[in-house]
Amino acid sequence: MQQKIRTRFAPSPTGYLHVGGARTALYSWLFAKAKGGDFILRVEDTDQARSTKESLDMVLSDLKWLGFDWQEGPEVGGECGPYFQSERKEIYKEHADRLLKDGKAFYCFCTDEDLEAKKEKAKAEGKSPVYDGTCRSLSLEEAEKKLAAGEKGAVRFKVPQAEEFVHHDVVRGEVRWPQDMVGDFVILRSNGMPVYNFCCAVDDALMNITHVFRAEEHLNNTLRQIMLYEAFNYPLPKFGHLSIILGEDKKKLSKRHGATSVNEYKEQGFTKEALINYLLLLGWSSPSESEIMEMSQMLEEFDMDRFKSSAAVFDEAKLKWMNATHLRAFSTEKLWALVSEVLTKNGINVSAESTWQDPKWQEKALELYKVRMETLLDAVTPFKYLSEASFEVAEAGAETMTWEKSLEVVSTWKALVAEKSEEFLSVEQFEEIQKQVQAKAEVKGKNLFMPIRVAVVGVPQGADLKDLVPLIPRDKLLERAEKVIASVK
RNA sequence: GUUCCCAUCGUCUAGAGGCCUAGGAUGCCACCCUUUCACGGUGGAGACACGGGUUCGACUCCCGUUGGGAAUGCCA
Repeated sequence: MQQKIRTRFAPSPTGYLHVGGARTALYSWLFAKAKGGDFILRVEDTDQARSTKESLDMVLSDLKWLGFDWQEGPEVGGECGPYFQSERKEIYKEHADRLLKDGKAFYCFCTDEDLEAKKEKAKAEGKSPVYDGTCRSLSLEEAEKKLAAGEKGAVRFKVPQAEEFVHHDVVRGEVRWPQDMVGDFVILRSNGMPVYNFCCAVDDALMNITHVFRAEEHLNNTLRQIMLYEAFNYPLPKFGHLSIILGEDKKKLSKRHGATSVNEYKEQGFTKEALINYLLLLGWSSPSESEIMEMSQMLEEFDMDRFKSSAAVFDEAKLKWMNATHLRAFSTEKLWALVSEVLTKNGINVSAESTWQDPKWQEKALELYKVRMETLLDAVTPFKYLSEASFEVAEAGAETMTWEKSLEVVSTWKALVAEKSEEFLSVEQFEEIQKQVQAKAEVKGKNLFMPIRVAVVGVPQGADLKDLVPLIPRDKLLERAEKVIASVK
């Protein structure tokens, strides 16, 4: 009987969930789901200064939006709780005491200044700047005496002697470290708070995690954590260290690269299907070389092999393409749900008596979303691209068109619209007007079409004008045309 | 400084010694389609970082160089 697979994602609630974290969560969640295991969520909030409730809520809601449900963790509980590290202090204390008692850890009373000076010296001599073992031989009794006298001491782990440490990584294969790479490291701060490496190892062991997927920057930490597992005699999980995600400039993705959080992409109208699909393939490849993948296929194909060990650049252009491709494959119901959400968020009423609730308009909205979501909003929200618009009129027919001619088209269009009396133009009326403009101004094709388009939507892109014009009140059309004329002058 | 990780088109990647004149996708360019497109079609430019080995044969294995990244915290 094979052991049940348990993976985890352990965010620290110090900000939004960024795409790198989302990818780690995706791999962990997907692996558990694909293998019939459990996905556990643990909150690493030992840094009280930086952890906030707001951040936690953001991270949780992003995870939910992506569809990564956890079987144990915040909100759902579980047998291995608590799932907040801030609530597990007793457990860490008890573990530290055990090491202390077994002589596998010791109290250290060195000051920051001493440590700093020694580090500088070692660096200057070209040695690895590791802890030199000053307090290593201090007995537990002596240490306790100092403590009783009011001295503050941190607890350090006594790094065992070995020639070298070997680790088999799921992503990287065999990794070897020389034994002097790490010195006796702190597991409990002098204020009693445990540090990351200690909590992480203890928690993963106690929560029976079988597979740990995390970012590459933790690779060196793994050595420390493995030593802790061995000191406690806990079975070792498999570790997989995922490559870093980089920005366009090949530097680690950060805020200065623009959008990096899941929430920002969500707000911009990206679907979770596209985001997941894109992230999946940023560091992992499908055995069938598939590109656009549905969740069912991901579940079927995902495994621990096929991870890419080199860093990957996050390419928004490809994400956009994926988004468009997924959108086109959406069912009508799914698209409408998406559109109503966007409309509601932009203050447009989608209640029962609303125009948009009319099946006919629903259909229109879907078409429009398919084409370009921004334009859908343009049709009902303030006209925003005006200054650029006048520029585009000239650009549209740059080679054969003059400003004057474009202006003539718009003026003619406006005059003809003004002749109508209905509140909204019909598709037929629109087509008739268009023909008349063509005849009067003696232009056709793009030279005819672009100026009218700009007069209607303000930008040279968007949904079919036949769909848009009937949505816009006639006086609004006149007003817009007038604005374009004014801006060109 | 020291240690570790990484290296195929601009980008994401396929590639487990001969299947490679290196495949796909995206992006870019051209033409076609279309009275706009985050639509469709056809075609094009575009990569094994460098130098040594090993081998009959290397994108694939080994070593080195260069370049990038990470760690070296009483941050996570």
